[in-house]
Amino acid sequence: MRDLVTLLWEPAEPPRRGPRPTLTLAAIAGAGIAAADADGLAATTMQRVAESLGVTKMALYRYVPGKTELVALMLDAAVGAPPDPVPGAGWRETLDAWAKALFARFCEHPWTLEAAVGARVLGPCELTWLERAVAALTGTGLHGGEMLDVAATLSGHVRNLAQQMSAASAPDGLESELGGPMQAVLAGREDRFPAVTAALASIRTAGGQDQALDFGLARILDGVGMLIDSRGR
Amino acid sequence: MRDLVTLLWEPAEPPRRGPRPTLTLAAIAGAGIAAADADGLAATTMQRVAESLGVTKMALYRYVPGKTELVALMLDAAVGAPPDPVPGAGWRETLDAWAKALFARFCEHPWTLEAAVGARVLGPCELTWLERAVAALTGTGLHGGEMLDVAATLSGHVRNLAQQMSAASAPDGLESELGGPMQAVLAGREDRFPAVTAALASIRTAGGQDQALDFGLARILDGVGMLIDSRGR
DNA sequence: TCCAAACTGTGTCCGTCGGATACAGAGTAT
DNA sequence: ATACTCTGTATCCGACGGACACAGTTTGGA
Repeated sequence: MRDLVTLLWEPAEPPRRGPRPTLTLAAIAGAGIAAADADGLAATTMQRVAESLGVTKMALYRYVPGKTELVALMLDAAVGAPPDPVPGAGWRETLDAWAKALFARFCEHPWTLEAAVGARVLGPCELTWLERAVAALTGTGLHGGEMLDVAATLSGHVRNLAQQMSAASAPDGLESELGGPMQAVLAGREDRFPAVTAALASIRTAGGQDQALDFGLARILDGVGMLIDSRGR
Repeated sequence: MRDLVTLLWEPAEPPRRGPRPTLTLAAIAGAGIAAADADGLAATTMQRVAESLGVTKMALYRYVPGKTELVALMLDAAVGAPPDPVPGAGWRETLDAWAKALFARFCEHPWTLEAAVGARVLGPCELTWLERAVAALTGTGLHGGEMLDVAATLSGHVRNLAQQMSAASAPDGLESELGGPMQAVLAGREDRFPAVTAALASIRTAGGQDQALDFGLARILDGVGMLIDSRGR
């Protein structure tokens, strides 16, 4: 059976003998993505993906070694290629748009947040996203490790915000996470958590949709800008 | 069966009649934590937790409605209470120490990174961590939503870094994530990913242990400092 | 032209996990 | 003493991931 890195990076060549394969890796990944978009990653079983393709469950194992590899394929196909960067833009606008586009991708496929955890083999699409971020920082005076760290910090922030937003029943921002059952918990315990209580009380006025995304993004990019300025001087 | 919020927040009162319970919520959570620390969250099954307590699997369901609630209890017990803040420290040192302490907790129990995803009911310990962060920012001129956003950004950064570090086989930093199989992938594809290739090439010189944590932390706190300064003026 | 090799899809089986349900024993209030 | 309540247990079930052997299909070589 082909390895995961081979599955992700080497195009499948048709077999020289035997019957024509009725499926494609792209078709299988697409069916999995459809199932995960509809009912989440937990409901995306081999059985269900196979059924949606009109095939038995075990037929999938001719193409994919196991479920983890299938999810990896789904992940890279779901994130897709990053949008083309605006040619004349500076590093800050480019990274800002990059982060917001990544956020949009995660919101389109919320299950990718469960799948893209830990150190994994990056697929072509994921690596292209990373390439774009590093390319945006090339020439700013940062060295290699710092550029990769900036990209990791940004993508981490985007992922965390998308996670909080997708899991929230009401599509509010961060504040809704603390709403609902948290209100009942906090009631009567204001003395133990005075700062949180005060922060929540002062939030009632204006609730932002994905305000937390822009906020953290602005802070991180401000900090990166400070570092770049200090290097330039 | 008691609700999750009740399990987390209301102390269990002994039953008025019937035999003495042989187990405790704390003992069950501790057994689960031990199992998860040893072999990960996937290997932490009801059967195994029950066996380590000398009890049948179904006995656990007298204390916990299901596995998700058990994991929630384990999570809050594993993160534990935050360390006491240094009294005279400013907001920046306090948040820096807060983030590093949180990082250490996550590294002690790597499975918490899998468990603490999405909008969930915060337990007493988790809420105390949030309280400390918001308290550190009280009086800086930021309003409630901004303080919560800063805490979310910081905890998200810490979590992402801990995730990358715990999943890496070699305990290197970010660079090791792109090492190993990524090197083989990048070989021969330098034209498609020139920026990443260049960044990786310039990283060979000095590899930092958890350099990425400090780097992102410094950027975020720099950005927060800029905002606070602009409010002060 | 024929046959063996290679490859695909299928049916069947297994171990494990989370969980429901019914039941027997233990301890207390009346 | 008795009825009630609560605990731990035994048994069962459905779903899931995956192993394995088998039948059918296509092609390369003799």
